[in-house]
Order: sequence, then structure tokens, then C-alpha cells
Amino acid sequence: MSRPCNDCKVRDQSLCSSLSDEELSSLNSIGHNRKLERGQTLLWAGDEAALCANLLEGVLKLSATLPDGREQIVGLLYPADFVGRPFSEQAEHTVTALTDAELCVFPRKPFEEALEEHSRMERLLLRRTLAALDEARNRMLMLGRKTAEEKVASFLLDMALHLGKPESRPGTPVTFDLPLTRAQMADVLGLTIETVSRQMTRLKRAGLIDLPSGRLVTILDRDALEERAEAA
Amino acid sequence: MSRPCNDCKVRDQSLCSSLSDEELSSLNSIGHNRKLERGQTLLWAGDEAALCANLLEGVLKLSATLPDGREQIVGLLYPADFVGRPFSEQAEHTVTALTDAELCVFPRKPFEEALEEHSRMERLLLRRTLAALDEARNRMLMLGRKTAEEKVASFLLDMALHLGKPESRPGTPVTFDLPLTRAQMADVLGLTIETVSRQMTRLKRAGLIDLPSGRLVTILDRDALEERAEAA
DNA sequence: CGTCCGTTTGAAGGCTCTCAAAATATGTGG
DNA sequence: CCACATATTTTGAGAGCCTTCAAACGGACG
Repeated sequence: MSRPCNDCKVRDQSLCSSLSDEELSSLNSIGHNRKLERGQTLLWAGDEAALCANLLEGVLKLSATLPDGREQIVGLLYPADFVGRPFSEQAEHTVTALTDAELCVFPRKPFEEALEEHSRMERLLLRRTLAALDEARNRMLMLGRKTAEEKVASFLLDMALHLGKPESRPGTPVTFDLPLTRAQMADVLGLTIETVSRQMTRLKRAGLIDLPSGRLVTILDRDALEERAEAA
Repeated sequence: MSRPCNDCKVRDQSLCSSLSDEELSSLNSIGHNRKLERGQTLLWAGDEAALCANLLEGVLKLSATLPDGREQIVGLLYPADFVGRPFSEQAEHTVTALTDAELCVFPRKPFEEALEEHSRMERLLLRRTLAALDEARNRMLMLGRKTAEEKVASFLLDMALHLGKPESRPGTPVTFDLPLTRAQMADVLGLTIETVSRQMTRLKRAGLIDLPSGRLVTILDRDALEERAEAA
């Protein structure tokens, strides 16, 4: 058995938060720790969906592709998020690490049994799946109806929520390190690299954000950014 | 109590298919039949999510809007589909009838209790929600990365699947009556009315489809349409 | 210090949108 | 059942946003 769950970084945020310590140790016996390097793929769309997991650390992307190679990132996963597709023989989307990452991995079949055995966990997964569905649908609005500037602004605000320091005072600048390249941002937003880059410099020149170096982003004027995110 | 479930059009396709006859009658006691006219809205985004339902007949749209009125249809619901958002105080998306429709409606709170009581139904809802999530994400690929022609071709194939006669011989033309206006198609595909219309006539002139009258569509060459749906 | 990868910037083109009007379908009242 | 009014769809012309193609710039790493 791998490392005891007491040390787990996401013990009380992941699906496992629904389990008692005893239940947890039985689940733990079928799971094991796994690390991914940036760029490494955990599951390929079309392949057997062999496993499920809790993400402990890092950021993953979920992506879909067309036969000619065009790619769309259809979801981003953060620590404590659930990974995988129970009850499906085949993975529908590809799961790849955007940063070095760490997971608690379960073979799918035994995990499905654990779900049926631990109804509180099943219930929590249902709630999370419903929330993920709402989120995916909201992202459809962004993809179908927002302009390039609105898309980039929305994306930056979303990243700030996930990566920014917890609750700095409103009005205070927030800084974070983007885990995505421009190409990956483009694949999230349904744009091209060049368009993303141009919109970033536009926002910078407008004084709404700063790009100090590398992939660092500082949000200087959150309110103005929010306005541009949905053309009030 | 409303009409007995034995007459139900979707008794063994809806969520209820997971219930025994006795279980069903207890659920039935909290549900009632409701009809919607074309254009009528069942739930408004932002309002209290007061109810859940099984769709018995007709087609519904799920939509999201931006403050300035731009709209995106984020999902279509067909008979036997589940409607609503359990465990959420607020509806995230607006639900509106595209055709006259009939539902079996449950107040949300009692329905949530029924879910917890009938674990097979809860499990089935989980599976359906996971499938809906996969579908929503695939639609993100369409919105973000497909051209107008590919979007329209994909849409027509999708409609044929849902509305076409069950399993006509491959190669045989399929005809169906679109439940959506051009404007609604545009809102599904993230395009404008005019672009949708132009792509439809292009496909017609190319001999892949026919538009006999009104909203009737005939798919003449399914294979060719599939090729244009994802630019092989 | 040179190479490689990612980012930025520029110029031109094309796909889709916008604006506009004609054509067709739908619906209503007489 | 027809005539009119309304809504929807089609078609056209032009503009604009984003893409494509290309090159310069910058940072990381050997």
C-alpha cells in the first residue's frame, strides 16, 4: 500500500472527503501514487479507459481533436479534482499534464465497485459531475459567442480564481504563473496563438494586466477586466 | 395522482427505468404531468431551480446568454431525457420548449430525497450526467475548432440520429422535420442566421441534402456529409 | 555564445458577420 | 378559402475580425 492518506494533500477536498477513515483505508488498498511529468499523457481518447484518479498536485488538460489535428482543450483539472470516466469502456478525451503532476490512481473497475459500495462518495461524484457539466456548458457560451478579447479576459480571470493567492483584498493586484503556453491558451479559447498574443499585449497596453516575465501574469484592474470579459 | 406510469411513453428509457413498479408508484406520487407550448420557458437561468423532470415528448433547448443578449444553446433535450439540476439552488441555464412538449415534473427537494432513497436511480443519473458531460465537451470541439460548413454538417447528422426513423438501411435517404428555426440553429452552432442559411443552400446545391419545404431536411448522401463534418 | 523553443509583431487574405432587401412561409381575420 | 400582415428564410454586397504566413525577438539551456 502506498503512502497513508493522512498525509494526503487533498484529503478533505477530493472525493475521498466523503469517506470515513476506515472506508478510506479500504479504498487506499486499490489505489497508488503516480507522478506525471509536464507533457505526459495519462489517457488517450479512444483507448480503453483503464483508470480513474484524484489529482493531488499540478494541472491537467482534457482535450479533443479532429482527424486533421485541430485541437480543443475541453477542460482543465486542478488539485482535488477527479480524473477519468467511470462506467465507460473507452476514454472520450485525452488527459495530459500541463505541469508536473501527482495523482492517486485507481484501476477503473475496482473503483466503480468502490463507488457502489460507498454511496456518499457516489453522491459526491454525482454532484461534482453536475457541476462540471454546468461549467462545460458555460464554456460553450464563451466558445460560441465571445470575441477574442472577451475570451482572453475571461480566461485570465478564471486562472486568477484557480491560481491566485486565496482572497487578497479586492482591488489588490493578483499575480500568478500560467501553466499554459500561448498555444495551449489558444486551444482552450478556440483561437490561434497569434490572436491570443495580440489580445494579451492589448490588455497590457490598456493597463489592465502586466506581463512581467515568462508566463507570469498580474491582474492590475480586475473590474475592467471583468467588463471586457462580457461586454457589459 | 396523475396518470399511472404504465401508460408512460418513456417508462423504460427514462430515469424511471431503474425503478421497480412499487418504487415507481412512490415517486409518481410526488410527480405530475405538465405540458409546454412551443416557446414556453420551464426554468430561467438565475432563478430558483425549483423542479426536475423527465421529458416525455417534444424537444427542449438549454441556453445561456451574455448580458448584451448574445445567446448560445448549450444542449438539446429529447424524450426520455432528464431535465433540471438537482442539488443546486439556482438554475444555471434556461430551459425552453422548441416544440410543444410534455413532461413529468417533480419538485426538486422531494426528487432529491427520492434519488437518495433509490440508489439505482441515483446511479443511472450519474451515468447519464457523465455521458452528458462527454457530449458537452465534444460540442466544445465543434464550437471552438470547426468551420461553418463543418458545424452545419455535424448538426444535420446529429439531428438525423435523434429524429430520423430508426435504422433505415445505410445509403437510404433520411428525412426529418427540424424543430429549430435558422436562428436557433445559429445559436446552437455559434454562427449567424445568414451563415447557417448559406451553408444549408451550399450543401443542397452540392447534392448532399435536400430542403423540400418548410423545415424538412433530407439527407441524400450521409457519407459525404460525414466527411464535411470533420474535414477528413 | 549559439541553438532551440516560445512569444511577439507585421502584412495580407479569407471566412464569417453586418446591414439590407427580396422571396417565401406562416398565421389571422374576414 | 382568400387576402393581408407577420415572421422566417434566402440572397447580395461590403466590412471586419481573426487567421495565415512570415520574420524578428527573447529567454532557457547546453
